[in-house]
Amino acid sequence: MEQIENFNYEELLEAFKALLKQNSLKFTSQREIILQTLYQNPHHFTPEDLYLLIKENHPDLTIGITTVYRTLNLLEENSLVTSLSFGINGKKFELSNKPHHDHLICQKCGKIIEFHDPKIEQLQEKIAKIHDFKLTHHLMQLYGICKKCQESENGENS
Amino acid sequence: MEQIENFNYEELLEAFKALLKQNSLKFTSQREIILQTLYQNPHHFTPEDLYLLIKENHPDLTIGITTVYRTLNLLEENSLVTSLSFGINGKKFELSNKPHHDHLICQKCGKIIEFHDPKIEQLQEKIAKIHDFKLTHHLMQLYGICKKCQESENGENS
DNA sequence: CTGTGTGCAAACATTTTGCAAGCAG
DNA sequence: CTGCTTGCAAAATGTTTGCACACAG
Repeated sequence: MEQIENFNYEELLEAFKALLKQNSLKFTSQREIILQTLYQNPHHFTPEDLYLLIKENHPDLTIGITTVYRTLNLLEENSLVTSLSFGINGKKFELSNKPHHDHLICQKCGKIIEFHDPKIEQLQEKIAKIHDFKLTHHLMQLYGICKKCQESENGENS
Repeated sequence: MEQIENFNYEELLEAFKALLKQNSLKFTSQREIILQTLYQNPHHFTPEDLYLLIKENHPDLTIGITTVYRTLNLLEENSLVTSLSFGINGKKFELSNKPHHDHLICQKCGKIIEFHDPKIEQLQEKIAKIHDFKLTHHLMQLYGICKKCQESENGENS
């Protein structure tokens, strides 16, 4: 499994353009801004988050949420973004050009923390070996309540 | 895939009844059938899957999908079922009465091996602690190719 | 120029809510 | 009896599609 290394925006953009060319698709300003925005904000976005952020940062650009959906799907099909479904608040997207990591998710506020633990990965390999599996990838999501939400749980009484 | 069942239905049903009583809620046949169906079919259900299955197996019972949603939410809030989001479109639910385990999944033949590794769980707790999270549960799925499929990959040329 | 891309509105899909009647406790 | 529960219909969300015009290549 070849994990695309941390690239800079130029490289990412080139990859995107190459992808478009390969499929006889066109490079448009909407598509560029979507990619750029994903790059500049390394968070997890719902399509709507992304749409609103773009509208805010680029008041000049006309863009519809339809285009955001279509572009995210295009990017996902081509593995430039990854989508995760965290029970809370729908499906979220992030650029896949980051090094591998897993997620810690707050079930109350939806906050997401990324982490990476080489020891866990080692143990996963070991388990795979025991069962004679050749691992390709994995999915690990830890669900819980973040500090803030724990505090507000104690503090509030409705 | 062996199904681990160390709760029997009676216990589960009692837990459910206790829960209802505690909240001054009522024990209805719809709620019972939903729980029973989840118990008898240890798969992952979308609300609609479950609704259709119940309609099929209990043609006499009137039930609406609304009730399925409401009951699943009730069960989830009280940790009797867990919801997982696998890929596209759909939150899926399963009973949480199985002992905790994770999955090793063969991407070729679909074989699923359940495993449990206390060391990994420890490390997960540690990560949660670092980020001040109180863990509720987690999802870990390792994807790979099982021994048989690795062998047949070598042997066969389609 | 050609054919893809876009925004808009409408269509879909999924989940939640308001309501009047039904039933558990 | 009381008031929670139910199914239905309608509403609220979230996502996709049809279409005519815009524009990249």
